[in-house]
Amino acid sequence: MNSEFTIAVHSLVLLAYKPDHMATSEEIARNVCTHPARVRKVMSSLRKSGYVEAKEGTGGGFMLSSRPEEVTLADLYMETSYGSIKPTWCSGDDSQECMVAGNMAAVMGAVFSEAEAHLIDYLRQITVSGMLERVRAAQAEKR
Amino acid sequence: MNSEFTIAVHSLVLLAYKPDHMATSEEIARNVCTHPARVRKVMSSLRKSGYVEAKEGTGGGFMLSSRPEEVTLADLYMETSYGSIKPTWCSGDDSQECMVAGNMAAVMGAVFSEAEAHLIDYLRQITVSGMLERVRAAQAEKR
DNA sequence: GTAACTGTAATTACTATAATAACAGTAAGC
DNA sequence: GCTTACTGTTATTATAGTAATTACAGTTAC
Repeated sequence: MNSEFTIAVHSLVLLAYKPDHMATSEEIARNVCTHPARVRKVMSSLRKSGYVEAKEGTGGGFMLSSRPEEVTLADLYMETSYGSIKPTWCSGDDSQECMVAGNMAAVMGAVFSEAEAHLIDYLRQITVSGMLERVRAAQAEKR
Repeated sequence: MNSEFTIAVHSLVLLAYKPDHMATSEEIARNVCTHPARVRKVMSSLRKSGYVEAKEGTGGGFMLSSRPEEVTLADLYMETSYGSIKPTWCSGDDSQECMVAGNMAAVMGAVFSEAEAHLIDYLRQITVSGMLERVRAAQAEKR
């Protein structure tokens, strides 16, 4: 799985955590431990689907434009990584006469597709604010 | 996800399909469309957990040593790809003072871990012989 | 008009994956 | 016992996917 999903989740949780719900790509990148350009790429995609707003120019940055209790990890997965649990490498060869070789790619494709549907169902149960609560709980555990 | 899982599934389905439940690594590799050495590596691992037997020397090869109705895709996933849905890249940094940065890696780790548990539950419902039936059904669809 | 931002594309570096080659070990059949 | 046909395993190389970096055009605040 592509790590843009992780970056999207982390970024939104950070925005939800900050009192003004706002941060620049540089600030987010430092928190996430990646490059600002990568954060802008991911956030730019989330902006197009309305989860955040971007403000250009001095004093600009990204801000939440959705309620953290309503955005689920399934939403973010769909946006950043849909289709990524299926490996690119594919078994079999449709041109072979053997029934197994000729149909395995399609059958495995269906298996991965249904597996992803289950994954999305699970991710739908977790919201951005839920993630923030988990972070708080993890922090409390540390003591 | 690593494609060794796909190779394992395809190989066992092929063995279940063949009347004598036996094939050499070269024969399997041709069917799966990969290199015989790769097949041997995957099968060698399945041998250690008892799903297949290997016979060295002339006339040798791999043969099923388990009942196709009893081996599930979860078994094969565990053997070949356990842990692979979590990306290697990891967000955050435990040494940062920010609560979000300091705990995100652990929280995301737990999310991926539970997601994998759900995936395994789903794969447990699908057996090798079930896969063979799906292949037959896909073949019938082609007409 | 300058400084501080985002948007986006292009390039480079790195890492994971898959293919290939090589050879030791083993069993069958002559 | 020698040859042939296999597996077992490791090392090397090629390819592809992922992430970092650079660069610069566009936008807004002051």
